[in-house]
Amino acid sequence: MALNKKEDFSSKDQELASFAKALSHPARIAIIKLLAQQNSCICGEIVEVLPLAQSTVSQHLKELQMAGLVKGTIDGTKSCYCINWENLEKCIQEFTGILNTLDEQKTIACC
Amino acid sequence: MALNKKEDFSSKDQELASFAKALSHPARIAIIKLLAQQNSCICGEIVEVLPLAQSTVSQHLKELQMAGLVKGTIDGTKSCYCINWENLEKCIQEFTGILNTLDEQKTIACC
DNA sequence: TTTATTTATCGTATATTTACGATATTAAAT
DNA sequence: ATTTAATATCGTAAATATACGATAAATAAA
Repeated sequence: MALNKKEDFSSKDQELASFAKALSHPARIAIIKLLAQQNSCICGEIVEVLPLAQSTVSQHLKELQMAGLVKGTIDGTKSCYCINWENLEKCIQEFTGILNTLDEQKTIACC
Repeated sequence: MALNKKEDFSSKDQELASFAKALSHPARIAIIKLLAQQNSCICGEIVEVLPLAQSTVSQHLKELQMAGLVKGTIDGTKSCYCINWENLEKCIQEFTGILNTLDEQKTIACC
């Protein structure tokens, strides 16, 4: 069991779910906020701030990167992560888009 | 291992992550869309539309309900699920809020 | 060249999620 | 009273996610 049925849904729904999934852990929310608030890229500083081991933070960063919400560049021994604004904006638009259009139909709800 | 570290993050971040998690599966995105688009509450019709077994759909509905995005009422042998607009709006606001304020800081990104 | 620093990856343990069939429950229909 | 219908829950299997320590890899500093 536990067959992968996700591909049976529309690619739009899959994409939305995938963005949501990237944001579905408080550590990743915190990382996104940190990267955006900082005036410069952050690397090992994230590890200092978060209550997680270095390897775990690295894992979360990789997930954000694979979801396309963050991009990383190597700078000497250090790694520099930044928000991928192009994709984050797409994410924002898709979410606000779907949620707002749903919100317009609010009056019809029955219970 | 696999200790639960989620509680070490701010309650705001936890709440956001929890909303995101509820939307992190395409089946639940599809259910939310269905419930909003339909002029009346849907119950077993969701099962007809989704490529999943009845028990699996029921499980997803329960998750949406526990996340507060959906509410259900019993109507005879049938169950009626509706969007919980109060909470969905809160969810919308939190997401657009955080994402838009992040977006305002876009110019400072370095890579 | 050796050592220290930084980060990614590997291996691994545990927890959670996803999915289904089978069954229980409840109300309607016969 | 029995049967049918609709849905929730239970049990369970498999997949994923979460977390860490240990280690590898690559550059910088000594």
